[in-house]
Amino acid sequence: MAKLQKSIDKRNALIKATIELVNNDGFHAAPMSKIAKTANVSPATIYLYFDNKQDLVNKTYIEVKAVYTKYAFETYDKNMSVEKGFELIWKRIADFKIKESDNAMFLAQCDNTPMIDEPSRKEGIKHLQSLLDLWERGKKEQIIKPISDYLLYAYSINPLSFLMMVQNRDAFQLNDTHIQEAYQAAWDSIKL
Amino acid sequence: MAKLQKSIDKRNALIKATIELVNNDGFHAAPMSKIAKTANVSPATIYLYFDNKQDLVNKTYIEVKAVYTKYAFETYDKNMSVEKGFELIWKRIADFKIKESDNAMFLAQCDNTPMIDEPSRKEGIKHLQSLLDLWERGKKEQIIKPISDYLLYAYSINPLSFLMMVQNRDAFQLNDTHIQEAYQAAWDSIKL
DNA sequence: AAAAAAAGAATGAACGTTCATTTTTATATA
DNA sequence: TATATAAAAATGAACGTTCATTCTTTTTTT
Repeated sequence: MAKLQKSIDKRNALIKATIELVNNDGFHAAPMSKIAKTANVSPATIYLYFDNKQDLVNKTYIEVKAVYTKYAFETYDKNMSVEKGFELIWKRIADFKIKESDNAMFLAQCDNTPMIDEPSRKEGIKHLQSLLDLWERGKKEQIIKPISDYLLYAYSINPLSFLMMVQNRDAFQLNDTHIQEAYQAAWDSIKL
Repeated sequence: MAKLQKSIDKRNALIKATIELVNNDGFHAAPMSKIAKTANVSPATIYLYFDNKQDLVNKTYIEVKAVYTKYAFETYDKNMSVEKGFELIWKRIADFKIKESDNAMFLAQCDNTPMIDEPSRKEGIKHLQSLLDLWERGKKEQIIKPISDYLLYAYSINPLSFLMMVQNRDAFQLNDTHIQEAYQAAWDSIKL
């Protein structure tokens, strides 16, 4: 596959179509022909931009993950206090899951199925380094619990996935009070 | 599909094969022919027990969910204190995710993709009524926070999914200390 | 010997991917 | 600036394969 100068538009349309169709029907019901049609492109054109279906999905995943991370750390600054930094990042993540729910739903699906290959999965994790650094600092300053990063992640960040998923499937509507309560629960579970 | 008197064994083998293959490769890479072969059965035989592939997956989901719920509430008794009841249920769920990790992984995949149809999903949720009842009681007795059940679930039960998923993919090995820390974080996040 | 259960082979549809061709764009020449 | 030409980008149709499902026959059970 050669470098293409033109039509980043088409590539974007393909990524967008992939997210949309995988969200609606799942990987197994998102055929290349349908992805092409949704992106207003010939099936053959997909192969000018991606090696094959697996490659398309991998690259979509990595790209969405990058958008997610950028969004999450947008308002964060390394000089902030640990508590303030955590609050900002947490609330940005919540924001992302509400406002960019298509992207968030796609990530949730990728993170819970064998649909993405291991190298791409590893690539996607890298972006969270800033959060790990923050926790490291928090542990040093004895502000957050001296426990594994997995536990910290599980109890402070991951519940958001479930919360937002529920929002999409049920009548439960999230409002500012819910968000504040959820943030409080998150902080409570990791602070010393 | 008629009622079959015989060979519950074959049905079980099919359910087991479905779980195994979906776990390894995902729904999209678990063809009926492969499921049949894994279960040591002819492809045609599947259709004596299930209407079609969707039906097979739906019923597998409902069955695994039932096993999960039975396991979770095995040691629970309605006359226990709210705190003790919660601890028992929580630890049984953790136990299930460690000891029956195949079942747990399958459920995680089903709960995060459009692979299961909505009626079956609804069916699967019903089983958690006992937990909702416990929380109801906890709120009345002013022992746990007066917040939405979704939030309670997200912060106390759901993080376990992530934790166990990590265990399967990384070097991170769960031990009793982790479990105790995690339980404490769970209880901290919901108790008043 | 009849009925139920299971099997393997067969079927049409749908899939990912490639091929042969056309359309568009960029470059060179006058 | 206008025209010719080469390269790049994009296409629709076609390919071989694999899929879910069904059909016909065989085996097992009653």
